[in-house]
Amino acid sequence: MDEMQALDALGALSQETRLRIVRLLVTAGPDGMAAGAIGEAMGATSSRLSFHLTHLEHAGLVQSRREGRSIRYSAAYDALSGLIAFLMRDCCQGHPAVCTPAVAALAACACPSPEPPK
Amino acid sequence: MDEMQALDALGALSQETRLRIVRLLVTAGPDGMAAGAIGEAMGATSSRLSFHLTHLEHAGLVQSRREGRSIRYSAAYDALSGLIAFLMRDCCQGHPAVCTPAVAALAACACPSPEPPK
DNA sequence: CTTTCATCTCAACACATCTTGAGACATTAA
DNA sequence: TTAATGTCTCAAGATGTGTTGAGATGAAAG
Repeated sequence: MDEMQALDALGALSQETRLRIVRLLVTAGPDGMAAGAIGEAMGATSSRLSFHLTHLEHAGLVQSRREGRSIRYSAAYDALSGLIAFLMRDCCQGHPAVCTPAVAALAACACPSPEPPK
Repeated sequence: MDEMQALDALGALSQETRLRIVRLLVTAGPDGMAAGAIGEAMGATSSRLSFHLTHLEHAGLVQSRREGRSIRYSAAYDALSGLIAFLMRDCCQGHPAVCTPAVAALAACACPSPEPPK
C-alpha cells in the first residue's frame, strides 16, 4: 500500500458510518452482507448507504458482487491489513515506541497470534 | 482509545500534509522539531502549517511545548500506537486475516520485535 | 410484459475543510 | 523601548463532504 492508497483508506475510515460498516463487514466474514441488511443494521437510507459503500469500495476497503436482486458487500481483509502495516512501517522507522505497544495490545485480544501457542 | 478518538485520529491522518508531518515528527524522535523547521521541510506557509499542527494536536497525535521563541512539536507515540491497536482489535475480532499479515509485515521491517531475538 | 423488489444515480443543499494573506501576540536582543 | 523573530489568529473564498428525496436501473416473479 502506497501513501495515496493509505490516504484514501484513512479518509474512508474517518467517518462514523463507514467505520461501523467496515466493522460490521469484518465480523460478518468473507461472505459479507447484502446492502439492505447493512442499511438495516446502520439505520441508513438507501441512498446514504449507497454513497458510503461506494466510497469504501473506491478506497479499496470493501468489495461487492451481485447476487440475484441484491448486492453483497464484504470486507477487503488484505486492504485493511495493508493499511495497518503501512501505519506501522511508516511510524516505526527507528521508533518501536509505536509498534511494540500496538502489537502487545493485539496479543491481549482474542485473536490468534501469528505463531499460535497450540 | 475509543471510537471517537479513533475517528479524530483517522481524520487527522487522512490529509497529505498532516500525514507527512506525523511521519517527520515520528522520525525526529521525542525531542520533535520547531514549527519553523517543520514548515521548511513541508514547504508550507506559517498559517497553513499552524492550521495542520493545531488539527493534529487536537486529535492527540502530536504535542507542543514552547522553547524560547519557537514552539517544538513532537509525535504522541502512545496515541499512534493506540490508533493501530484500535484498528487491529476492531478489525481482528475473530478475523486474523487482518492482523496476522499486518504483524508479519511489521516483523519484516527494521523495527525490533516485541521479543527481540538477542 | 408488467410488477415488485433491491439498489444505484443525480441534483440540491447545508456544512466542513483547506488555503491564503494580513495582522496580532509572545519572546528575545539591542 | 524598539526592533526582529517565530508562531498564531482571523476572515474570506474555493473546494470537498454528507444527507436527502425523487427517480432510474437491473433482476426476478407473476
